[in-house]
Amino acid sequence: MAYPFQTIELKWQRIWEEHRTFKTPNDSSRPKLYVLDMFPYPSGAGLHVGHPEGYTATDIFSRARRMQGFAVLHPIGWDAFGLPAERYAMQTNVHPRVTTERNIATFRRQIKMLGLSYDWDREIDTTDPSYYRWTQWIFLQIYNSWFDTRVNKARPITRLVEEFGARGTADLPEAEHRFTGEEWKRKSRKEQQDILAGYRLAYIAEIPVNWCDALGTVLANEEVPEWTDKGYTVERRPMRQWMMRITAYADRLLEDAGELDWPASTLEQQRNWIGRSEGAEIDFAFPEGGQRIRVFTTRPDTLFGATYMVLAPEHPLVDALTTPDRKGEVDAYRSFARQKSELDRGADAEKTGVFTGGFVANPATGNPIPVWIADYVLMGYGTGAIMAVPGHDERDFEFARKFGLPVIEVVKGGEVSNEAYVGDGVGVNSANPEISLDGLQTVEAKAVITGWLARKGLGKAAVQFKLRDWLFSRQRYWGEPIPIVHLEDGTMKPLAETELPLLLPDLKKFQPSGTTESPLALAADWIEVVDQETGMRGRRETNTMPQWAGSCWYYLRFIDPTNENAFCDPALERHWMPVDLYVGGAEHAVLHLMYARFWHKVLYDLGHVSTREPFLKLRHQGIILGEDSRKMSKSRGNVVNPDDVVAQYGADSVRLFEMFMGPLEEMKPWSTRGVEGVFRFLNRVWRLYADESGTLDPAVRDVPIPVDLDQVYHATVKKVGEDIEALRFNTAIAQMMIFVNEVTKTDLRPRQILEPFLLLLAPFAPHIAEELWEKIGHGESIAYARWPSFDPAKLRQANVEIVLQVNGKLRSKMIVPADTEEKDLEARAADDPGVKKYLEGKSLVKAIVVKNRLVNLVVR
RNA sequence: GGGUAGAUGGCGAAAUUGGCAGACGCGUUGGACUUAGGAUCCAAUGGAGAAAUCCGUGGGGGUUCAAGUCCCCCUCUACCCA
Repeated sequence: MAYPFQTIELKWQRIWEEHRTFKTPNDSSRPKLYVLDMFPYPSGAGLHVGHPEGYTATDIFSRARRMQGFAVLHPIGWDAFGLPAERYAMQTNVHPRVTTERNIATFRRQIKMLGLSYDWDREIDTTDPSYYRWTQWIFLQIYNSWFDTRVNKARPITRLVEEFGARGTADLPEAEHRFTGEEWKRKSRKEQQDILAGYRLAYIAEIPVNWCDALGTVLANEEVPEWTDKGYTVERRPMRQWMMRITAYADRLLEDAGELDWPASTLEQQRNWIGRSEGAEIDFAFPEGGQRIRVFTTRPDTLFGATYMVLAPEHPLVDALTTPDRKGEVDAYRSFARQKSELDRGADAEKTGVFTGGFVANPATGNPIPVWIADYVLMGYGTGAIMAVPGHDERDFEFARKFGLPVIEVVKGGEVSNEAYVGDGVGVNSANPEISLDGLQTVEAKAVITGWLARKGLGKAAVQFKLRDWLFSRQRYWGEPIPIVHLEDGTMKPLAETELPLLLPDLKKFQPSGTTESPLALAADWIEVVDQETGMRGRRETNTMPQWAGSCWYYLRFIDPTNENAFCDPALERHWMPVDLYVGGAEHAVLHLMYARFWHKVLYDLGHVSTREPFLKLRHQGIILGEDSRKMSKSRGNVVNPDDVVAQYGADSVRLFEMFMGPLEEMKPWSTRGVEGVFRFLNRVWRLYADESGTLDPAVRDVPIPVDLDQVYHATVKKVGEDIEALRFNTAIAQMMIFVNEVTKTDLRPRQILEPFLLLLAPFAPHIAEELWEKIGHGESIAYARWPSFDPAKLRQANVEIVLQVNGKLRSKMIVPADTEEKDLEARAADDPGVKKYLEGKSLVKAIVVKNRLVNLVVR
């Protein structure tokens, strides 16, 4: 007979719920601990066995910490905006709200079924207006801020307006448009807004995006392959889009990563994503003068070898450069390039490009060099233009070869007639009447040429990031409306805080707008507004926010989920932040974690949060594969449904097995046999305490504990405690199994150790632990019972086994009292019959003795 | 192509950081109990060998009394980026 897990689990889940057992404590006398899971997107498919892995890990950690005296904040919620509900609405006309609520109900039921110790009073849903009101509020905070490079932080845009009014751009050396305070005041509202847009952290820009006409939306780069595989056409087209100036934070995102306890691979990925590189910006002038084209290069030392220039097909100066006879070809190439995704363009395919007919002057040599357009240069990268140095860049070399462009060697070290030499070396062929790089090492040459360019006003040292501003708008219905009104005079007006939340309108029919706008464009009543202040007519922004927005700050809302006056009370924020442990999938290593860090830093700069970083310690759970060791998928039919497993073996077994499979962060296959194994373990535990009728076995009472058993008990307390701390749940469970095996072997049931053993088990298998805890005579939940301590003295064994080696090979073993002295050990080893026969006729060269461990006799 | 993490029995995995390789679990085999066993309990279980013993942590070198662990080279796998 299996132990009655169904009854037990329902019973305790009900008790926890009724007693609000896991309500976050208010008292500040206990140390705080904020343990967070990446909240799920409640999909229609319900929970997947991959979800409980991370959730169980944080749950065990939280439960153990509560027992160890911490005040734990452990919440859960729903990241519920997203495309699937909207696509479903288009097919069925069922409102995404309805679908979302249904899916959330399923997820909630399944998560509760696993006995996870969340504080359900803090449940949040990103699609709830009382939540997205604050997402919109944060958007406005960002919109109304600019990044002041002088202090390296965000400041309110009103400060900038004041500064412009007083001094113009006098103190802003990097300003693109320069003006005095007086000139500023004379500018129209529209002119002023356009200038400010160049500073705001959220702004609209015309950028090339991946537009899918059939879907009626832009797609993120990483989403493109998914849809093109399904036969959709995605094209590059410039569109007006909301952007977030995350690039302003590139350096800080890089620097502050140093203080994070995160997986090295995740930090590395973020570093690569930011992609900081040092080099120079160099201006190449049109032959007639006037216009200049700016390039960025990490190899300014190769400037003398720049034999041609390549612009991205979308570069704004292409038209100005293109000669009439080349126009047809250039236009054709541009439309060809537009069909390719950015991913394809970056790929190592055959190089393509066309000559524009135009020339620019190489600033070092003064020689005119031809200007080409080619899709291997991306507009979003750097300046959208490169100086091509075929002698020392592989892609440029390939391109030059294909189109017969000249190759000049300017750095010694390779054979540039065969292939590009990209290494460092000594400069050659690099001199003009004013300057020479010949004979200089690369590092030195870079400095010299950069200095010369700067003096001549032709360039300057510059840092370039691969990171690009965040494309923030989506042409979707089911997302947070962007709280901005476009007025008839062409200016924009953000909603006032008091006007939030800006609710999504109800739509009669869910369908694409038929234009490049979101379905919101069809909500005529909602779109049209009249500005109270100016009387101007206006139109609401029809773009919505991306799914990332809601997850960028949810960890803050959990701290104070029902606050109607602030996104989070500042005192509570100071108390609970930062998140002490954050667990979630590695697939979010870059985007979610980078975006959330960015928003957090903006909020920090504006004084809304107290920590520089949101997530102190991060761990990823590994992917759970199907029983066939392949990725679980419906089409493979290897998906495991947690409902089925819980029904058959109970939640405690699911929890235990997910943790027992192997290290948390590793990828590992599901195994039904494995679940049975831990289920058997729980049954053995049950039988240790309960007799056939399910009542406490009378054998469980105070009896003398054999020394060996006591030693195992103390070792178990030690190991389980340490392993939970380090999130090594698999070995903690193994140790508990050892303990149970040892107790089972004897007929004794010493209450003095069986009782505290339940405390160790409780974080892992809380239902059975509660039930047995009650049987053993406790009226209170085990959830806050004190974590047991171990006695180091009892860990020591009286006798230890010593390994005896001769020349490093195991030859014998012996049992000696613990802490037998080295000399003694050596003597006894030499006397051991198993060792003796290997010593005969040999002379002892050396004896290695490790106390309590081994003796190795080296003989010859 | 670059980065990161890996590679240990039939399978999932352990190994106090240089000290008995394979803990714990699964599976398998044998036994006990049973009308029955897909329950439970006991025992065995890396490979070869009758045994002594030998071989064994992806492959090859090296350091060391001692290497899964440290160093060098190579192969393969997964994830991320191009």
